[in-house]
Amino acid sequence: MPELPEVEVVRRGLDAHVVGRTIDSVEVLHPRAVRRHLLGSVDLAQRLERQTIAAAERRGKYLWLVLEPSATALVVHLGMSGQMLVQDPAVPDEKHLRIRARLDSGTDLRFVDQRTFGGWALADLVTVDGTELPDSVAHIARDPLDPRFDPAAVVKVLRGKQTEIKRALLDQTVVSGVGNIYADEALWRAEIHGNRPTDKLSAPKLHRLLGHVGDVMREALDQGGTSFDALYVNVNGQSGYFDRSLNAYGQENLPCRRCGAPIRREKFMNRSSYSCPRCQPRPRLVRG
DNA sequence: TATATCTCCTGCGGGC
DNA sequence: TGCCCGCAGGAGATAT
Repeated sequence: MPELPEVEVVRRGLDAHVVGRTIDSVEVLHPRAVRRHLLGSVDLAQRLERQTIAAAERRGKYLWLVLEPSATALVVHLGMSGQMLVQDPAVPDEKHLRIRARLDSGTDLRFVDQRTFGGWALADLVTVDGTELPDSVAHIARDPLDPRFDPAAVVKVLRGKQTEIKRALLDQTVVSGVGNIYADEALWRAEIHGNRPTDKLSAPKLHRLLGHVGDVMREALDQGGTSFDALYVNVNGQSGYFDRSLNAYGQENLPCRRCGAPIRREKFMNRSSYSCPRCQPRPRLVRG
């Protein structure tokens, strides 16, 4: 499941393999993969042709290719299962190939997505808070790996919210790049239960939590991201290894590496949360 | 306005 | 063997 580290691995791959290349042609094989491009697949394909990829950028889980000469951006979201693959055209189509772009290098840039939660869309570039980014990404907060990430500002936002801390961590307008896996890992490191109300957590505690969020992402990035199955791969089709280092996520009934208590799994926001019952006690009063 | 819940989607595994 | 159901979860839409 691609979260920030996985998306950054993909961005680096694109930076190395497709920046500087020109798009010769585009074939959209599944309309849902371009549903965020409101003018449709024909428009997307036509506007991508003869555009040169000038840069590969990222904020949170969104990545985009800056296009010249149109000065627009091809925004890519991997969703749950999206892959950006640089392939030899002779390689048979993947089962879930959704979009194919033929580059002037003679290679394919393929978007493969089993669950079709991801997709491509074109967007205009705007400047927000001194950073140029696609207008469709303008509402996304800076992520912990952004050099201009401001933990104090995020702590202030968190303390002003009336919600639970895990819910807030997953809110991409507060802090971006965090998904279910790294939220659970950071909360485990900070010894905080995800149902704790944000406004009841002290500023130092929130600062430590944000530090753990950044740490866990950097460590995952060093190891090429997290992968539980074949759904996440980098542009060369290789998986990450960070899943071997997870302390909470997916560790149900395994002993906590800190205290030995069996890790519990709970339903939260229609998905699963993993935590240590001893290190991360539930709050006495849970909203709702 | 802020927060919570629903929905989209596909493949896999478990139960019957 | 085959069918049904639950699960995985990011983010926009919708409800409260």
